[in-house]
Order: sequence, then C-alpha cells, then structure tokens
Amino acid sequence: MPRRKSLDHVVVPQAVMRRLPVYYRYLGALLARGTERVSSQELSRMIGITASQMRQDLSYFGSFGQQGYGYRVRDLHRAITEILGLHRTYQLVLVGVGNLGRALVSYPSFANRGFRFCGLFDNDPRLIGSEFCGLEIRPVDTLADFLHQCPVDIGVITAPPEVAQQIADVLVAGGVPAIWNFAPTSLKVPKGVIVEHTHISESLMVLSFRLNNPEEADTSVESASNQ
Amino acid sequence: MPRRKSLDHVVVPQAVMRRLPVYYRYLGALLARGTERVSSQELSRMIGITASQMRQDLSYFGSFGQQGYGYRVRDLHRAITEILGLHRTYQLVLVGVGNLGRALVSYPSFANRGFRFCGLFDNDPRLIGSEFCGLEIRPVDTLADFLHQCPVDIGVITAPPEVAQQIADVLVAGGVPAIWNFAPTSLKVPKGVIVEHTHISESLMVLSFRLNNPEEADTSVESASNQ
DNA sequence: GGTGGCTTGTGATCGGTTTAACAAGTCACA
DNA sequence: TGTGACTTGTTAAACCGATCACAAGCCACC
Ligand SMILES: NC(=O)c1ccc[n+]([C@@H]2O[C@H](COP(=O)([O-])OP(=O)(O)OC[C@H]3O[C@@H](n4cnc5c(N)ncnc54)[C@H](O)[C@@H]3O)[C@@H](O)[C@H]2O)c1
Ligand SMILES: NC(=O)c1ccc[n+]([C@@H]2O[C@H](COP(=O)([O-])OP(=O)(O)OC[C@H]3O[C@@H](n4cnc5c(N)ncnc54)[C@H](O)[C@@H]3O)[C@@H](O)[C@H]2O)c1
Repeated sequence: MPRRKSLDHVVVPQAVMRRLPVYYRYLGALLARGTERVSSQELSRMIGITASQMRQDLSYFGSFGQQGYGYRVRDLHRAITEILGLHRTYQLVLVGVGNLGRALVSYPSFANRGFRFCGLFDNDPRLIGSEFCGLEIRPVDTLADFLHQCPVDIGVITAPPEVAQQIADVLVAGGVPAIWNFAPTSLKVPKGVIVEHTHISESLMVLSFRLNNPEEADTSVESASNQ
Repeated sequence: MPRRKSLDHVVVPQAVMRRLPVYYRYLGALLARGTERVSSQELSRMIGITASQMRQDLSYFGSFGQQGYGYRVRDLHRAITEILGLHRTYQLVLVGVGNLGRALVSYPSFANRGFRFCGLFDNDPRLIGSEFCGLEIRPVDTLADFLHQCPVDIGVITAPPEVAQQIADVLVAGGVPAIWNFAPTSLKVPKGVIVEHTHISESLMVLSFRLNNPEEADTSVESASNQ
C-alpha cells in the first residue's frame, strides 16, 4: 500500500526536487499509454538515470512500490501529482504582456494543470484596456489594488529586467507568496517569498559554451545551477 | 596579466559551467555602470555565493585577477565572454513558429549577442510563405534541404512534443551540432550532439512544489537538475 | 504450501562540489 | 624604498548527492 511520509521535518534535496517533474512527465506518458505496472529499472532507463537514483529519490517521500512487482503507474502518478501540488489550483497574475507573456498565458497545458491566470498587467497604453485570452489587460498601477481584492498564489514577471525588481516589490507587498521570474535579473525578496527564475538566456549561453568546449563526457546534460 | 588555460584536457564541472552566465550577467552590469575593479568578495556577495566558490570556478579557466587588487571588470568580462563563446556568431534555425517561437525570434538580445536566426520552419499552411521578423516561414519538409545548403550551428525546437523527436532527427541528419529544445520531451540523439533543454513547465511545477512544501532552508534557489 | 525469480527500500560507499585556509603577490602610502 | 592591508590562486577538508549492494518481501507458478 502506498504510504506517504509526513515530510514535515525532512529536507528534500534540491536535486531530488528538480527531478520530480521529470518523473511526473514520464508517468503521465505511461498512464496515457495505458501501462499499468512499471519497475524502477524500466522507468529509469526511459529517463536516462539509474534505477537506484529513482528509488532513492522516491524514498524521501515514502514507499510507493511493491517488492517483486514494481510500481502501479496510476498510484505513483497520483502520488507525485500530490507531492508536486498539482492536484489543486493556483491563481496567477502576469505582469508584462509582451511576446513571452502572451506565450505563457495562451499555453493550454498550464490551465489544464490548475494554473489559472486571473489578471494581466502592463504599462503600455496601447495594450491597456484590450483583451487577451478572455482577460482584460490592466494598468500596472492597479496591480497593488488588485492584489488586495483577489488573492494570488503566483506572480509571473515577463516585463523588462529594469522594472522587474519594482514589480516584485509590489507583488510581495500584495502578499503574493511566489514569483515566477523570466527577466534576466536576480530579485531581492524577503525571506519566505519563493522565487523561481527561468533562465532562457542562460540556457542558450550554456549551449554556446558547450559548442565551444567539446566535452569528452556524455552529451545529454540538462539545466542546473544554484545561486 | 590575464592568462587563459588551454582547457583541452580539463573537464569543467557541470555546476561551474552553469554559473558562468551568472558571472557574465553581473559583470555586464558592472561594466555598464562604469565600475573598473571588483574583488571576488564584492562580486560573490552581489551574486549570493561564496567568494571561494567564484575563485575556484574561475581557476578552471585560468588566472584573471591580481592579488591585492582584484579583477579588472573589463578584462574578466571579456574573458568570460570568450569562455562562453559569445564573441562569435551562430546561425540558428527555429522549427515551430508558434507563440513561444515568435517570442524567441523577436527577442533582440539574442541577435545582439551573435545568435542569428537564418531559417524559420513550420507545417501550418496558414503560416508558410508569410514573413516574420524579416524571415520567410518555410515548410518543414524543406528543412533537410535547407540544412544542406546553409550550415547551421543551433536548431531550436518550439514545436509540439509529439513531433519534437522527428524534427531533432532531421536536424541531426542535417549536421546540426546542437539543439535547443523547448518541447517537454527528452530527445534521443547520437553521442556528440549537444541538447540543451529549457524546462519552462518543469520550472512551474517546482514552484508549485515549493509552495506546498515550506522549506526551512533559504528561499533563493534556482534551476537545477540533470538527467 | 513451497520455491525461484524479481523488485523494493535503505544503509554503506564512492565521487563530485563547496567551503575553508593559507602562501604568495600586489597596491597604496608613508 | 619599506610596510601593512588586501586579494588572488590553490591545496586540503567538509559536505552533499549518486551509485552500489543487499536484506526483506512479493508474485507466480509449481
Ligand atoms: N522573448 C524571449 O525570448 C526572452 C528570452 C529571455 C528572456 N526574456 C525576458 O523576458 C521578459 C519579457 O520578454 P519579451 O520578449 O516578452 O519582451 P516584450 O518587450 O515583448 O514584452 C515586455 C512587456 O512588458 C511591458 N512592460 C514594460 N515596462 C513595464 C512595467 N513597468 N510594468 C508592466 N509592464 C511593463 C511592455 O509594455 C511589454 O508589453 C524580458 O525581461 C526579457 O528580457 C525574454
Ligand atoms: N508557450 C508556453 O508557455 C510553453 C511552455 C512550456 C513549454 N512549451 C512548449 O513549447 C513548444 C511550443 O509552444 P507554443 O506555445 O509556441 O505552441 P504553439 O502551438 O503556439 O506553436 C507550435 C507551432 O509548431 C507548429 N508545428 C506543429 N507541428 C509541426 C511540425 N511537424 N513541424 C513544424 N512545425 C510544427 C505549429 O504549426 C505551431 O506554429 C511546445 O512543445 C510546448 O509544449 C510552451
């Protein structure tokens, strides 16, 4: 029987946390394909990690498999869904309705997984007042007010880097507990506020580095860094 | 005098490589501000890492500072520019001219750093033949031919995940040495081909995990993972 | 019911990354 | 020119994450 650990006083290593979405993705694929059972051996080979690593990762959260049998795909998928918090919904605001912002807002998979955009903000008079994906684009000066009326879980910053910090400050002051930042700036926020930075440009620079520094080592390497 | 190591037989650790763009970004900011000199102490405090770590990282590539003085911002910036390969230009093709693809193609910073889009491909008849950012959108069936005529350094995949692997195969067959993938799929490529995956959705899932698992630890954590 | 083959979860080991410490060298200024 | 404060590059130690190895347990089949 799958048994979830309390996790209250267990510290989950960074590296483990970053792999959870990968497990989630592959389990989703197996589920869609109708596969019932999977062993750590099989799943880890698909992903390209060791079976040990996968089992050890899961062990931070509990026991989800059965010896001699493996994991029931449905159960493990549900368990990871809950671990990742993807069983509930989140209210998002997005600030900076430019090219990248529009791509995020119109991406259907987010809504499908419970990430709901409830407010779009910009400072461009040509955009303000118009509609995008069924949402009115509001003046960024009204963001603070909006946050007082409507509780928001995640603030998305897709505005230019020069204004990212001041937007973050407004979000924090408005009680937003987490920021998803796409601007190439490091945000300073009070302890307790979660910032997740998505490094698009950094990722391209790493690619350029790797092109110029032929590694003897293996080629399938993915994002990593911490600061 | 700044002295660059040969680096031919030195293996640069993953973790070090991922921090290079961060150094590059902060040095660029200092340069723009007109700062001439910086010590590992100052720079590392700005970034939020230890001075030891920064010096150790740089030591993989050579000696760029002066004892008792620190680093000349201009020199270190130039050194890292070259280490990252940002002093030369790259030819890129992008496959899947959707919302995300258009955001990338129209992002001016890439062109400014030498990343030049020279071909856009899609399979949507409504898009094919039209122009975007001065480039014609071509049928994806002509990609293989295009690659034979025009050497390409980086292939960008912003098409749906279902077709990502087959696009990657065409890119590889056409001799493209590096792939920048935005589709949520792990690509299988021959050894020697570089794949850099930018995990937008994964990043949001990590945010959701962190919202639901209050870490006692510090809050400023950035992307990491390897597979 | 017993046996063999598998597979999990976990303590032990290995390797890599981060931090600490210091000798050597530079600058500023008397 | 000499002295002191400062900072680098590097070697060593501590820490953390990945891999290994195995006892415990389950399933299937005889
Ligand atoms: N597009 C990319 O490929 C890409 C890649 C890497 C990083 N980024 C970063 O993502 C962010 C968005 O990029 P983009 O390409 O969508 O840029 P964009 O210029 O298309 O959009 C930026 C939007 O922010 C709005 N804005 C400007 N100042 C504002 C303010 N004070 N308050 C609210 N809104 C404001 C602008 O009106 C515009 O609509 C930027 O920080 C950029 O550096 C983008
Ligand atoms: N937009 C986002 O916020 C976001 C977030 C995470 C991941 N992604 C991923 O990035 C990719 C692009 O996302 P998007 O939002 O731009 O999607 P999109 O639907 O706007 O664009 C996809 C484009 O690919 C084209 N295409 C489809 N099949 C093709 C083929 N066989 N060959 C060439 N082109 C083809 C489509 O015509 C379309 O223009 C997808 O894989 C998506 O899962 C997007």
